[in-house]
Amino acid sequence: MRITCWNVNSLKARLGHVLDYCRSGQTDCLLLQELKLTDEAFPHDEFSAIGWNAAAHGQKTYNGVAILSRHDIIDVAKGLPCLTEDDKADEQSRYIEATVAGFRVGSIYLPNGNPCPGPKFDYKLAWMKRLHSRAQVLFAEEIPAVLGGDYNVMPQDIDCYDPSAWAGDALWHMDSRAAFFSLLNLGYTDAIRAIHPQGAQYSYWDYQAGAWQRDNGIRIDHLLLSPEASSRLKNAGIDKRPRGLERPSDHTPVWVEVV
DNA sequence: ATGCCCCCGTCCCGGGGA
Repeated sequence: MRITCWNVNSLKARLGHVLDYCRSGQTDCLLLQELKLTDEAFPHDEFSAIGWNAAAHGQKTYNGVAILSRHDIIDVAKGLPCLTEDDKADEQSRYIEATVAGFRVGSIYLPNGNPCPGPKFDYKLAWMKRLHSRAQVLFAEEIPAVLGGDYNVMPQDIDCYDPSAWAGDALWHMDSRAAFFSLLNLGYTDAIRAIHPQGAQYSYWDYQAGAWQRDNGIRIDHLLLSPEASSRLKNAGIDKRPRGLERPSDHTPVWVEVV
């Protein structure tokens, strides 16, 4: 069973690429981010026409996450637990979770957090606490969980072509990285790091300044596996091919193979 | 240097992304 996460930077703009990816047989489950469309506008018909199921948590213009699969998608839950009064007013669609082929999968679009410091950075760190809370429950219940998506965090210097270019950025800030490592310290496995410890496994290249052509990439899209899932981890990788297509997303798919 | 590029909206600029 392959589970893949992909920030598509608008599902409308990337529908052809996503349908091609589903049809290619490269994955059994897709965790999408940055749909940038409402649930009413979600292209359910196009996916059902190729035999795929979908559960979406969208909003107008910004954010939006979805779970797609050839398998049934059951027990869908949207949003993270609220830890404060402010959390209850959060209307950003950044988390959806469901059960697919016995795995509990979460599609994550973690806030960018720039500029930092500032309210957007505070929101990022608060959101990471809420994710930690949910990850802790899945861990405690010994559920095989795969939490994948755009974490907007570069965990280590090997996850960036040039860390000095990102000094002071929310994606490289020590507080963001510490919050990411607190997820790992719960007992989760960063699948790409586990399979490719040597680094240089990028998932995002900026549209600007020829970043793709120069391979000025960063690794910010991650698949975190609970112990019950990581014990079944067989392989993981990053599929760079879609980043080289016409009108690509600036992110490319990241996948795990679990048995 | 916060621009280079890309997407969205009721739209030819500005907000947001990373």
